[in-house]
Amino acid sequence: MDSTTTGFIVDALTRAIVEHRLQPGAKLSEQKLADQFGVSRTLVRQALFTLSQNRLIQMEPARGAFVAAPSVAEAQQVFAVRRMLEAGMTRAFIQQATAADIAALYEHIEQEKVAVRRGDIPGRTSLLGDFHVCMAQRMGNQVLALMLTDLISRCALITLMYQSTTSAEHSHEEHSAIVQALQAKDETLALALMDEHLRHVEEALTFTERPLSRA
Amino acid sequence: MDSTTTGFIVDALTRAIVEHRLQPGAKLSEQKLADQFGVSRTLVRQALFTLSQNRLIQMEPARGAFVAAPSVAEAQQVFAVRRMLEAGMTRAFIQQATAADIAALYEHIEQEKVAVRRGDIPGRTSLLGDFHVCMAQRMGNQVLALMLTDLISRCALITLMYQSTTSAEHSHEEHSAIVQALQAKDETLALALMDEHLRHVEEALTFTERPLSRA
DNA sequence: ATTTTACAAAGTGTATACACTTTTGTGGAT
DNA sequence: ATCCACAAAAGTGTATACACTTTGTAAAAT
Repeated sequence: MDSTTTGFIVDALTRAIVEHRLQPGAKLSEQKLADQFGVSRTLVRQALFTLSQNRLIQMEPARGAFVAAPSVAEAQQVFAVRRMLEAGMTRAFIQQATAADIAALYEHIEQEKVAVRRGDIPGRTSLLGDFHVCMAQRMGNQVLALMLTDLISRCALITLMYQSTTSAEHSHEEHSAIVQALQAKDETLALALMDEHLRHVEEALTFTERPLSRA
Repeated sequence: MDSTTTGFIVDALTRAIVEHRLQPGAKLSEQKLADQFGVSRTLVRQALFTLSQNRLIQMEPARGAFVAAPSVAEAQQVFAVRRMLEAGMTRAFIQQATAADIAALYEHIEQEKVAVRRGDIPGRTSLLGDFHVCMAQRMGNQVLALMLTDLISRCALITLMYQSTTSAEHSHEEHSAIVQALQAKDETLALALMDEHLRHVEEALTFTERPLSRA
């Protein structure tokens, strides 16, 4: 499976969803996608199935696939899980991280800064999320990195759905502060900053449960 | 999708893998499974695809699906993630749990005791894992519960692969101690017990990387 | 005018067919 | 006896066909 063809479709649709080119609730017709990608419904279905497992779309029996519209409750649960995971990750990082790991984070932050300055919206969104994945990968924990990747995709969907007011500069600055605490090996501070950072992102959402046209 | 037919096959195969009726590395032929379940390859492929996303099987292009044989490194990463998640979950539990939640855990532990006494191997294995999922569900965090369910399935596979020597009684007693700490709202103790519990399960594994006949 | 029913269109669910890759087994050469 | 070449068999990858469900529409009945 996943002979790169399916994977390509998954990636394309993931980007389309995360970059808001497909609205939550929008219907994804199998045949249309098949024509669009120039493949059969078989491959499209596999891709849709993958996305449904990633919770980026929801499949209703005999009705089709729709871009996921996470509820407020689900959004809060996702953030809660992120806080749990990333708190643990932060602790592990301080214990295990080498100078090279710290340097890698600094480099990442530099990329963030460039994207933010250039006003590169998709680029900075992606980079701001990747910061967290980068930490996981630097720990050498692939399992954690994959889980975080999924969670962050869901967060991107949530963020655009509930019209986040978080400024990219703000997140970037918080990342910077976190790395400094990591470098200083100040566990208490790093944990507090990471938790605060995630809560800021969550609190910036306007959690008004709205029906959101379902077609 | 997942019109219960695929889900049924997924569940059946998951049980077969977790209960050791399918050895790690064993090949899963699509046509054989299709005949066995009385469906077409289409549904079997969907089920296999799901299992591959759950990391219970591994699909190699043009070669087929094999029961996953997690490496030592992957096993340790899975346990590391569990410790992170469950530490956070324990904290949240102490903060939010009601008397009814505590009671539910006590009831669960009672079921564990029964299964352990009766020597009901599959039952007790399942229950010992469900203890952790039960905590997540009691917190009302479905996202967390689903992630833990997946992780625990993987742990079951890991455990049987590396011939765990953990006694079921031991795990059961540790669960009991954890619940008591939760009831006393002793966060420090509960966290220590939970972490220790997960480390015990992990340390009971004989982490000798073995090739394991791949056919 | 509103509701109901029948029918047509569209779309999903599953099975099957075919192309292509990998594997296996056989025969001959070294 | 071992090794290589090649052909047959098995199995996966993708496309398509068909059945069935849902949905939308329009006519008929209330």
